[in-house]
Amino acid sequence: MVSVWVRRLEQGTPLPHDDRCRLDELVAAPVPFEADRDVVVEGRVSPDAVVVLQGWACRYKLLSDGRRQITAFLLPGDMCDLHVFLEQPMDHSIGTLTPARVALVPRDRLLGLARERWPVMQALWWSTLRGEAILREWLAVVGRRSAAERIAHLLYELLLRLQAVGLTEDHAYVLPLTQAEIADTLGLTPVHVNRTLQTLRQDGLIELDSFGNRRLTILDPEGLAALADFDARYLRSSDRNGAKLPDRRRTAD
Amino acid sequence: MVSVWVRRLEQGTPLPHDDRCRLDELVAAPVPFEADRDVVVEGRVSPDAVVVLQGWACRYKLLSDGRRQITAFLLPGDMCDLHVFLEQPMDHSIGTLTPARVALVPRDRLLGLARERWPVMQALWWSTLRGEAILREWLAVVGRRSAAERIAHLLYELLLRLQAVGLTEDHAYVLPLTQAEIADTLGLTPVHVNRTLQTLRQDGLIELDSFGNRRLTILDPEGLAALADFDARYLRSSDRNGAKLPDRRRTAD
DNA sequence: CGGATGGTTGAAACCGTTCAAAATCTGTGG
DNA sequence: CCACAGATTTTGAACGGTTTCAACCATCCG
Repeated sequence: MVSVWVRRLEQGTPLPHDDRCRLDELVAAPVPFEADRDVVVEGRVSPDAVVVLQGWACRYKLLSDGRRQITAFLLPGDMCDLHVFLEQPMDHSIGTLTPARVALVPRDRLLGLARERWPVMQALWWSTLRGEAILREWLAVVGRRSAAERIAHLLYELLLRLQAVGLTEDHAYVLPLTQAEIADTLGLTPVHVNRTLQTLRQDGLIELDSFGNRRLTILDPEGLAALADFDARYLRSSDRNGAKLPDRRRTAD
Repeated sequence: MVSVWVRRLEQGTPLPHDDRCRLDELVAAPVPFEADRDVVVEGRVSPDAVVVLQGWACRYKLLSDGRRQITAFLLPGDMCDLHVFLEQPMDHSIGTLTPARVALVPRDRLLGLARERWPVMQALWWSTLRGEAILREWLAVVGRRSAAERIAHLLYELLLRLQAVGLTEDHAYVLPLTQAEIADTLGLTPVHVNRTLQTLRQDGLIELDSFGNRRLTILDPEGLAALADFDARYLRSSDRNGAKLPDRRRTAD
């Protein structure tokens, strides 16, 4: 019984059986959170690393006047960056977006294991650097793309990332975000997100019932990726299948 | 004679004398680059970690239609993220902005040292996580701030970072960036950067001769930081001297 | 000089915002 | 089963920050 977390870590480097087990122990007792709760708050020194096992969470920053920027989504299997290593006040908060199960791994245990076991250390580097690559891509998304391109890019990235943890069916997945949250992710207003989603629908790229089951279906993956100018390189999900682009279907693990 | 790089690394954790020396050896033979040259190109697997010892460099990403986003400035003492650990194609390029002296540290030597010497590993984590914090802040800058706020934020961040490596005089420093480069950093157009810089000048916040010596003087640091809604926490330059800032929101350390 | 690069200026167009209100769904309790 | 509160989505119209396009200026340098 290997946790999503370990499975995700292994997309970087395969881990010895032994290390897998030890990592699994660290997340054996996840804590349930309701939706819209803070897991870690900006300005505090967090004693634990955060691993999301179920549900969605995010990192976000607030400006003093209330404007908000979401800087990352934490999907099942994702961990907060190893920020805890620093024992310094967090520069951002982490909060749930849906009900979630979250493991809080004490810094010392994680650090100790990493220090002792090189493959674990490698896995943590992989995870961190991958997170950084996503951040860079988001910066290029927000800084240099139009509203439609931004949304297309986000939806496509989420498709690939959710595929990697088995949370998609074909080209459909559950998108629990509100339009306001999408806006805070992409540097737009909720109103404009709404209008832009409508044009994506009209253009036959996606299907999305906002109310109800919140199911998003990507009708035209190539079209969406093209609109987004999507280059999957930054997600580098794995060494093995050397993922390049719209690699539908072919997620052999 | 300790290199800027090591001095920068020690802003996170102090290093044993021995490790300092070994790190210094790694950057003993920097390579000179002209301005506007690529050091590492997107898509390639880089065999070396990049350390900038003199001059400015940046990381940037290109969209297929030529739009560009600069995702980081590499100032003297800064190193490229440990991206090289992955032995995967780079998701971005690194290029010089000015003539520069750059050390290329073979992956294996850096990795080996880090693996052997825990303080070195800690320093690399610190460096990487700090880079990530800056990236998050930039995302919040580009995603949620107006043009004037963005520019103010950038200029103030550069002030603090250059201060940390002794490249300022009072509140003045040399800003070698063109307005087009600032635009590519902040998700704006060169034209608008120009107009916005003018209002900052008119408002008595800065002094900047664009032609000539390229010297930027920040006339009203508090005003500039306030406009930018600047919170220096993310730079966490050091444990020791703690945040030195017009720290409006006084946080208990 | 003359050409190149980068900075400045102006006018028009546009994308995205703002403000405000209505519509749609969810959940709760009577 | 209906009523009602609350949250989210949708719609409309006016506004404005930023872009676009185009020209012109300033400085550097061979």
